Amino acid sequence: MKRKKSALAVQHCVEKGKVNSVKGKMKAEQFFHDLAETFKAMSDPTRTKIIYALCQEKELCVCDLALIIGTTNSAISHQLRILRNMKLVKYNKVGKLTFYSLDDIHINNLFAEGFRHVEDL
Amino acid sequence: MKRKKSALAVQHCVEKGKVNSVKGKMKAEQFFHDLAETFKAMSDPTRTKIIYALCQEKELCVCDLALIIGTTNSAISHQLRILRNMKLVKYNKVGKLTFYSLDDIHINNLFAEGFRHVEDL
DNA sequence: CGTATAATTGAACAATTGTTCAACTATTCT
DNA sequence: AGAATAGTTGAACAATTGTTCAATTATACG
Repeated sequence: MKRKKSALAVQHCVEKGKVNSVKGKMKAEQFFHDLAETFKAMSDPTRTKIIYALCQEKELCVCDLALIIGTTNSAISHQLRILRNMKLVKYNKVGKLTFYSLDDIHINNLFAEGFRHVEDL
Repeated sequence: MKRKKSALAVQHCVEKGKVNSVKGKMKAEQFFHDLAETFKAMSDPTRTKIIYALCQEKELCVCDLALIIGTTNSAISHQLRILRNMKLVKYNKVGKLTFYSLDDIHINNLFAEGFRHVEDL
């Protein structure tokens, strides 16, 4: 009896050794999720402008950031929340003002590496 | 004659000196756009898995990447195009196989900085 | 107290994103 | 040539995103 060819596409492996080796080194789903979220926090032009501005001046309040970047306080505030959530910026309240700054030196390094990549085109 | 209060919200400036100084240092719109695009290329879990895998093994073909990550060739191929477009990976065709690798050492550094940030929680 | 300013927040909207599916090209092998 | 495999691509879809607008909270000041 002739066997019909399989309807399902079979996934072949080209280099079993490499595949198993790398598979064994893979991290948990959560790790890749968090890593992606960290980069995602820097993946919007308004947010790269905020981070760049905070590289120039250690501390800036929301309304000055809005003036520098040329948008509304609301838009800046929404974006700052995303940066806060991913621990890229921290803030310091003084009266009715909220001063934002980069969370730590790692953020400068991370941003600087991206900066270099873009400058190399 | 009494003047009605302005209907438009006026944007005030808290620290004029800082604002003007940073404004003068701002780069062109294109720069922030490209920077955001670079980080955006790393802002998806499937793509962070691809980059991580290529940090472990210098060269991997599409179907092995699919096996390691546990998804389809198509999904991987779509994501590799995004990484290619942002010059994060390069490829080398050998027969019917396409081997992908990280574009240069800068990409490892950029990824490693993000890695460190996530490990610090 | 009443007004002004700073900042945050939620809803709404268009725009963008990632995967799946099917179709397609290209290469290898018999 | 015909079949199998590797990879790419376009359309479609749900899901997510960023801004605007209006409402709200909180602080400062006359």
